[in-house]
Amino acid sequence: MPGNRVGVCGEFFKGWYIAMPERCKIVVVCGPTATGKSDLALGLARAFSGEMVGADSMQVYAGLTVGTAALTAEMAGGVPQHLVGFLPPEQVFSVADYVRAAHEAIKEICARGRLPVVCGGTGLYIESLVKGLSFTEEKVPPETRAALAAEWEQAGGAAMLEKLAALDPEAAGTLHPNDKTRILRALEQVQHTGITKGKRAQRSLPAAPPYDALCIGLDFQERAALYAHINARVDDMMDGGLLPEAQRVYENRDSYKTAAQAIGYKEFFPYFAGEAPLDACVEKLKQATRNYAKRQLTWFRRMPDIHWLLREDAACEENARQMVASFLAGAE
RNA sequence: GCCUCUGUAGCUCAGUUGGUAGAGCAGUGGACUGAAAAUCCACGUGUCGUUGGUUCGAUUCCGACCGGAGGCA
Repeated sequence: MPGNRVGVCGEFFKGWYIAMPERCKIVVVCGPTATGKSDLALGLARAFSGEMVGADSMQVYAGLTVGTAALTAEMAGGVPQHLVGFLPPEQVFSVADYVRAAHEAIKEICARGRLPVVCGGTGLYIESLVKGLSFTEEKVPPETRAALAAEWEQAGGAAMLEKLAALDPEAAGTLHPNDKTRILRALEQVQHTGITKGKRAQRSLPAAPPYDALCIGLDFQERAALYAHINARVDDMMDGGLLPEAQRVYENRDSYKTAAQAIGYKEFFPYFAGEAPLDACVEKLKQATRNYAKRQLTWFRRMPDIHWLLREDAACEENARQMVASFLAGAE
């Protein structure tokens, strides 16, 4: 099997030949929801003796398989799966946590001589992983954030943006006064570390990407087809036991901080609160999922080097397999 | 049968004391570096139900007709 070997190649540096490990090859399957990423990735993992690595901010949580459309161990049928369903829903998780854990998993898979197949729909996670962004251990204390949030309520966005402009004019110039999340984040960062957003971005980006990655994107030719699949999948989820899962999330919404904002649960909150009929919530869920798929598309379209495959194409899976085969065979 | 209300953007509805109209949602495009399935930005011409009349000018006023909702017999 043409998996990864930790072979030895090297380069000449000031006349010295330095041995270094061969870059690890990974396959990435991305794209909007409901395009069949998981199935494709699973097929590739089977064909090339690979292991799955999730790249999904909500599938990391345990016990939320229906709503997040995560592969269960049975569905994976013996193919190892990493970073899926491993976290208690009470825990918060972040890109930084993800990237750290994913690098670890990939390293181990490569060491076993197997192929990591990264699969998921969270653009931020995938891009950060593939680019090899580094995040410091240090965290901003929650009090700082709380204080700034309180200040926002008093002063408003425009004032806070001005405040940011005094400390980090470059970042302030790129932000809109309504963009609360980013203004507050930029503020807490300069306040706490004294490092501006731009400087941070510069430092987090490595000289070269850490992996030799083949990115495969999945989409439908027609937007209408994507939306039709989304609608149908929501109906399938309802048949598959989404409601009880959503009720559990509803009852724990205060402790499931991140998980409670997942699409597929929060849309049912009005139903559980007795404020809306069930079918209205189902419609809302379909709507929210369509909106989300569109956002995912704008993220992935922007990423360079994605090889797009169309779901309508009967040879879609076959093409993917050939791409991976020649990727693994090719001298890097 | 009579009375009242109603017909405006894909949907829900504002509005024009007569000078051809605008919100929310949807849709489309974009952004995104520690909550990202989150968050944020940009984009608004549609025979103003049909048809006559009044008027320099009607989506707006008047009439008739067609559709919808309610009330009284």
